[in-house]
Amino acid sequence: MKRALPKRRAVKMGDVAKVAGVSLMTVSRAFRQDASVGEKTRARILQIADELGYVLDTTASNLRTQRSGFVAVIVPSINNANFAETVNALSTVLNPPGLQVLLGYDLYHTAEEERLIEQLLRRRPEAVVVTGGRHTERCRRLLKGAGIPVVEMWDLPRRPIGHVVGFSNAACLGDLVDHLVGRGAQRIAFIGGDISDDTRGADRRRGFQAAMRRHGLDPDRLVPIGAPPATMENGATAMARLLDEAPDTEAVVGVSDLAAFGALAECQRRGLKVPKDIAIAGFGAYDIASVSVPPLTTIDPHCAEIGRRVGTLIIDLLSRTTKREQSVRIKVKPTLKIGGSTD
Amino acid sequence: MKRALPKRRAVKMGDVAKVAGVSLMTVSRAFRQDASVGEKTRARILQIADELGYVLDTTASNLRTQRSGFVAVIVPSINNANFAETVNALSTVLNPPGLQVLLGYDLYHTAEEERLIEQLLRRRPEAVVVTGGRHTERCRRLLKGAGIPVVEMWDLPRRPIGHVVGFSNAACLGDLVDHLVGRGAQRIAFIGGDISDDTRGADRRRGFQAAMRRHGLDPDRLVPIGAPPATMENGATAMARLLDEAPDTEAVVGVSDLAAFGALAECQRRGLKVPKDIAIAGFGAYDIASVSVPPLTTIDPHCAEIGRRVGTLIIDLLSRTTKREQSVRIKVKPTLKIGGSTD
DNA sequence: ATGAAAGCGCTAACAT
DNA sequence: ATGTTAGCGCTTTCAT
Repeated sequence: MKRALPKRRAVKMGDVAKVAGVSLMTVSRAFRQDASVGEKTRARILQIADELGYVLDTTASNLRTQRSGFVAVIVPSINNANFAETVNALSTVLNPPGLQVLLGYDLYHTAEEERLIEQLLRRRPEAVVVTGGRHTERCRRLLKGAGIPVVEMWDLPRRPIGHVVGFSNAACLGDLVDHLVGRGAQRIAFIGGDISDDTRGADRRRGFQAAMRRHGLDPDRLVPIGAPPATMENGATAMARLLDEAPDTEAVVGVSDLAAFGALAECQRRGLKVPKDIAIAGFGAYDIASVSVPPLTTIDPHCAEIGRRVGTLIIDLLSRTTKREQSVRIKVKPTLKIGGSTD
Repeated sequence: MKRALPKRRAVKMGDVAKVAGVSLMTVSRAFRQDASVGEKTRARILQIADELGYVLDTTASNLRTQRSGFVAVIVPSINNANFAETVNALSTVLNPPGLQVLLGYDLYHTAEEERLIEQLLRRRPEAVVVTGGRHTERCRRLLKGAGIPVVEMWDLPRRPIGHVVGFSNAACLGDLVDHLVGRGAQRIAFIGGDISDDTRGADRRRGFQAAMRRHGLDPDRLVPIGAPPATMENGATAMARLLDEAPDTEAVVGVSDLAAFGALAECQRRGLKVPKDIAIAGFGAYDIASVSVPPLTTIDPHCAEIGRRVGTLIIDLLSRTTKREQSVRIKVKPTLKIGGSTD
């Protein structure tokens, strides 16, 4: 887009200096809480700056100091309570030391992620956080070449780019299946995770199948729902199909609590009792899981803890003078939360 | 935080130029699709840049051109499907012309909003979008003095700072009350909106009371839930109290669908039939409203449309060479969506 | 179609 | 405690 040059902001640091009767450097120091400026001088300078409507221009200081104050964070979707919680916790850790999250979302497409990464790297973030372990080759190259800390979260990639804070999505499904089988279920279906671009969803489905095989049960009761994100509506539609086509199903696992709740709603609509007629479990410990009637059995991935761990890791990495030799790999342990929907 | 200077990124524009055997300016032009660079030269330059791992440094070009490419957007919470949808639509409009959303959230606190605004203005955004019409005086001053377009959305402030894209939260509640009264309800309660920092929630509550008075009904069946955001759990707790203390209640309106769904869940838990025993309505047209059993009557504020309107407005404002004289005030019309929960 | 020089608004480094 | 000088990596302007 062609855009007209904005009317130049009148006030800059030199103007404040002139009015305050000091040099530009003193103003600069006053703004950065530099100890070498007297308390009274600083107060007067900041006062004058405020009156003049001066706002520090970090676009210039970023260039000079070679520090943007940004941490680029890419999540699959901005409209997902799990990732929102992680990003929120991450911000909470990064903000006090002066780092700001620059958020991007790729709608579950690795090609879009690559585009986004390149765009964000142009802003010279001091670290990059990506969700998941699947990326285009060019994306990997860009990240490796950026010379800044890279953290992959919400997964445990086999071939990590840099650091990792995550858990095994597949293993969590094992816990769910074990729980359901322990409760006596045998004919268990899985809703979602059929699109390969949804790495975590596909991993969960794989984990489901592996666990079913381990128990000697049919691993192929799979109900596809198409492109991510898995919605409540997807879950309801899938459940309707499942009940029509495989009415002998004893338990259902949703790729997320949203799909699971949709399934629960469909059961209600048909007058089926959960868990008496059919048990339902989900993933993510979304609010809906604890409020629904009955509450949903789910896996709590500890979204906030992931965010906090990523944050402290980044702060640690950035405060070192010497680069760490080895990549950090932090495993976060998700928890099985048993609700009335399977009990 | 003290941070070590990052190892300077080796490759810069001059390096690419040297390898390509052209001047730095030619490289600069190649990256900006300047017509004066030959197609073959450009391709070769970009190829070399990619091989060298060069990524354009917009931190420098932003300073030189006095354009950041940022639009600062402040929402109350990052973990809210309504605002997420608005921001998503906004990004979709802003990205193609080369603008990037720089997102901040203030957790429903005007003091935090002020802090955030100042921080974001230091990055020299080309426009600012804030949610709601209530701000600290200093915040108003900062925004007015920034010399860039300011848009307040999701509300119709009486004393707007600049441009507005929104609707009357109070009026929407009137529509809901009219609907419930038309259906025969008289003893209607409102859940939430008791904290003044939650402007929109408080507006909705006010709108509820005004409508009840208009119908000659008791406007004071109000159930507080405390600090925003209103959650499903809040709604369930409030409903429990309401059913204990005012069992003659015929209908309930939640400050949002989340609270309304919590209320619905509490009814289910107690074996009450909705809407036979009690009718329930919400606000926001969240996914849960259409998937729950029964579906919730709600107000659809058209989140995506708000985002799109804000986006096109900003693009229009930024592409003008002469500043608009008058502020724009766009009203978006929310829609009543009638679901089984009141029918 | 390409290049040389100047400078965007700050801050690091080195004075005093 | 404060000031002076140089320069961060680009793009604008002007020249060829």
